[in-house]
This record gives sequence, C-alpha cells and structure tokens, in this order.
Amino acid sequence: MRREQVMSVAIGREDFKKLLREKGLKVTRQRLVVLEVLAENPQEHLTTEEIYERVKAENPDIGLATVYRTVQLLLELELIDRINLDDGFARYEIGDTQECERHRHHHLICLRCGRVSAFQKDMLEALETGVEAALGFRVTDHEVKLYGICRDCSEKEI
Amino acid sequence: MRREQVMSVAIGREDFKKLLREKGLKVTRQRLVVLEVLAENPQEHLTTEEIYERVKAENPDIGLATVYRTVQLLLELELIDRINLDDGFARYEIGDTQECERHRHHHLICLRCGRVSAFQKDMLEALETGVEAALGFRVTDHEVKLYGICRDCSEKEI
DNA sequence: TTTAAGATTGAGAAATATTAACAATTCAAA
DNA sequence: TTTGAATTGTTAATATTTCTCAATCTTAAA
Repeated sequence: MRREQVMSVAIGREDFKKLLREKGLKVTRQRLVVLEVLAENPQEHLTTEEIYERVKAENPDIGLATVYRTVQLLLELELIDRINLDDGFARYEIGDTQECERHRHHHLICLRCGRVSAFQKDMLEALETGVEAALGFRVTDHEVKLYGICRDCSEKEI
Repeated sequence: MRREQVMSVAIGREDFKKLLREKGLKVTRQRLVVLEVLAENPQEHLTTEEIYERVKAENPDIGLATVYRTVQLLLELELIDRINLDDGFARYEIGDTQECERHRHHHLICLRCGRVSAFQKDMLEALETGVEAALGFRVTDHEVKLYGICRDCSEKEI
C-alpha cells in the first residue's frame, strides 16, 4: 500500500476567475461566493439549500436558482463533486485539482450515526481491511460504481 | 482471483408468500406481480414508473402508489436492491438470496451509451484491471461507498 | 469613461418524483 | 360466513429542481 498522503488542493479564487474567462464565462460575485462556501467546508457534504443559507449570510440578495445553476456549472467545470446519499438531496463537496484526471471522492457512510467522511484513493487497494485498520471504520457493506466505456462502445469507436 | 461464478438466485414465489406470512404481512396479487416483474428482468434496472407499466399489462387496476409501497416493502425485506444513477429516478433490481449477508450490487456504468450492468463481487479483488480484462469495460472513473460503523459509534457501543 | 451586446441573475411559476390521506376493498383467522 | 385489520386506489400534498422572463451585470470595444 502506498503510504504518501496526497494533500488535497482545492482551486484558488484567482485560478477560478481565470478558468471562467478561458471558457468565455463571466466572473460574478455569485459564482465566487458559491465556490468560496464549498472551499471553506472541504469535508462537509452540503445540500443546495445549505449552500444557499451560507451564501446568503454574505450575500442576502442571491437567489436559490442561482445556487442551483452555479453548482451545475461547477460540476461541469469539474471543480466540485456530487454525492447522493439517497436522502432526497444532492450534496456537493469541493474537489481537488492535484490529480490530472478528475475522480470522484469515495465515502464512508456510518449506518448508525449517518456521518459521511471521505477517504483517500490509495486506501482502495486494501479496501475494507485497510479502512478498518487505519480509520477504525468497521465495514459491513459496500457499493462500487465503475464508470467507463463498455466493450460495445469501444468497438464502435474504431 | 476466485474463478467460480456464484450463480445469482432470486427468491421464488412460494418462498415470498411464506416470508410475507412469517412477517405477519398479507399475500396480495399486487405484491406478487411486482416481485414477478422484477424477477423476470434480473439484469434490468427498472424505475418505479417502468415497473408500474409492466405490472399494468397483467393487472390494469393497480395503482402507482401501490407500486411505490411494494417496492419499499421489498427493499425492507431485502429482496431487491436500489441503485441511483443520478437521473432523477430510483431504480430497482432483484437481489439474490444466495449470500447469507445481503450486499448491494456493483455496477458498470458506460459514460457513452449509459448502459448499466452488474458485476460479480469476486471481481472486486482485481477491480479495474480485472473488469477490463474479463468484460472489456474500460474503466475511467469509479465511485466507492463503504457502509458500516464508524469509530465513534463503535466506542459508544461498549 | 461610455456604450452596447449578451450573459447572468432573481423571483416566482412550473415540472416532476415521491409520499400522505382516506374511504373502499381485500385478506385471513375464527 | 363473519369480522377486524391490513392493503389498495384515487387524489391531493410535498419537496426538490428546473424553467421563464424581465431586469441587471459583465466585458470588450468605442
């Protein structure tokens, strides 16, 4: 098992502005503050409503629809990740820009208290036993989704 | 990597009736037909609406709410699994009764055609490379959720 | 700095999946 | 068969997310 912990690095404010300009998108107060809220709470998994509440603290005039639109935009720019805990809310968390290829975060979901935390990709190798030894999380079930290109699509591609 | 493929075995009609009676629940035409639809399409991932359409073919008088209620019941009885593909629908598939402990299914999601298929748990060991070699599915991303009891909850338990 | 074009926003309406309410029906034990 | 409780179907309600559109803001050019 690799031991180096890759420190997760969220995108900075200036890089975000630059990225928006590169994509021909406009830099707005609303976009900056939504990203800021997510960047300030890197280990939380905020619903749109929760983001809205926190954004309103600094910016009472913002509309809920704008939060929905901005979150959608940040997803497309791959600056944030979405996680679905099947409780009726989509949740969002800041991504990290360290990796050249973007990947989803992985999660530990406590069936008793409901707490959700993320774990580093390099623990995947030892999966459950590794997580239990390192984090004291006793795994009783898991769900894996692999995204990619299926055989049929690969063959059509040629 | 283990090579034996565990054949998945869905619950039979009579076993289902017996289970309902054991739990003090009533055996109804609606419950039987909803389970039957799911059992007849073991590799599909049906939305509630799709189940409703197929159920209506045999049983035109059934109500949509009953399908929602029955699917919920089947989940609680651990006879079916739910998968969320983030398209706004909850999807359901028949589970298998072979394993003594119930586990979620794992899924391959093609980013191009959207097709979703399940894969055997014993492939998890070799994860991405194994899936690619055996199924021709080129993995570009993955999402893992580990469910269990976190350290804090374990300690409180004592 | 001013202007102009187009993107973005805010407010509320609309869409949509799921749940709740409740009277009517059905199941199952006596 | 009777009886009581569980289940069902219909419809209304709920709640998250999207849509609409006029007003506002951003940005590049004048």
